[in-house]
Amino acid sequence: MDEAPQNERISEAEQAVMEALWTRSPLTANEVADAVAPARGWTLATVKTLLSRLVTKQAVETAPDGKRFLYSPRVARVDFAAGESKRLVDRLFGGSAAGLFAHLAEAEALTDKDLNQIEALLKELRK
Amino acid sequence: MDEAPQNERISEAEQAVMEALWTRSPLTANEVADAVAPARGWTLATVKTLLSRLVTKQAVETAPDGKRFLYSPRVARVDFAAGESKRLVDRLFGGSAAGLFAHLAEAEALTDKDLNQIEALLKELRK
DNA sequence: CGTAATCGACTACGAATGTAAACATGAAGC
DNA sequence: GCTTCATGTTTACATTCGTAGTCGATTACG
Repeated sequence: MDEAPQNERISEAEQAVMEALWTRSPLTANEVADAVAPARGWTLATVKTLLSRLVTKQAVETAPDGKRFLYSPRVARVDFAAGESKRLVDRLFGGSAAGLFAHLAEAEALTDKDLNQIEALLKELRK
Repeated sequence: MDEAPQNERISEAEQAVMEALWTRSPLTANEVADAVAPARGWTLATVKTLLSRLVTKQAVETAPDGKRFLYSPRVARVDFAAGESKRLVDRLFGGSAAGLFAHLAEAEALTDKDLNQIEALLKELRK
């Protein structure tokens, strides 16, 4: 099999495009632009460039639809998030998720709401 | 006051240099190179470049020591980690740390050890 | 049919990054 | 004192990223 998973990094600008496709897909280039260009102050040209780079990186796939293309994500958002999270945990906390958590706690980056949710999740996991 | 905190991003290669300085400082350029160059396959020249970029970015400061410089970090590792973590949480989980935690849980990226430590931390925080 | 609108492909270009060599200058040894 | 070594500064160059314009083909409208 040649299920080439995306080795290529997705940049920040590219992620904005992915978000649009993760929200709804397939989309035409124009629809993607409508979704992301205003917020970022991009022109259609910029979105088109990002889309082709994502296709090259195999993060997005295209399906011909008459004259144009329909774009869909090839990598799931969850997988992307997993990769980025792992990357951070490895890079900063020696691979220990608890290290990250401890850090967030110490930096008081955790709201009460966060704590409650985490507590609930923990209980859930312990079942 | 003009405690210019580093606005500039620290790149991945640069972080390797920072790690050396966070471990021990001040260090000479050579000592930094001894600490990081072998693992990354870098030459002394590369380390020197990274050091000066870090000085420009105000992430590292120098103190003259005779003919040469002694380098020390200007940003604490904790602050760097905080920035990067927040960045990730914002970018991927809409600013919710619990979202990150839930994600790690779901991806089974949490070991039992992680869970125990987190539980202990939670208890601590709840005191 | 011919002209205009559309759309992907190609090209552009400056800033940041990774990696490093060349250079200048001062110190240290012979 | 002159040569050599050490060390910071300057310059270099390929790649990626952010941002966008232009071109060529195809479709749609009049």
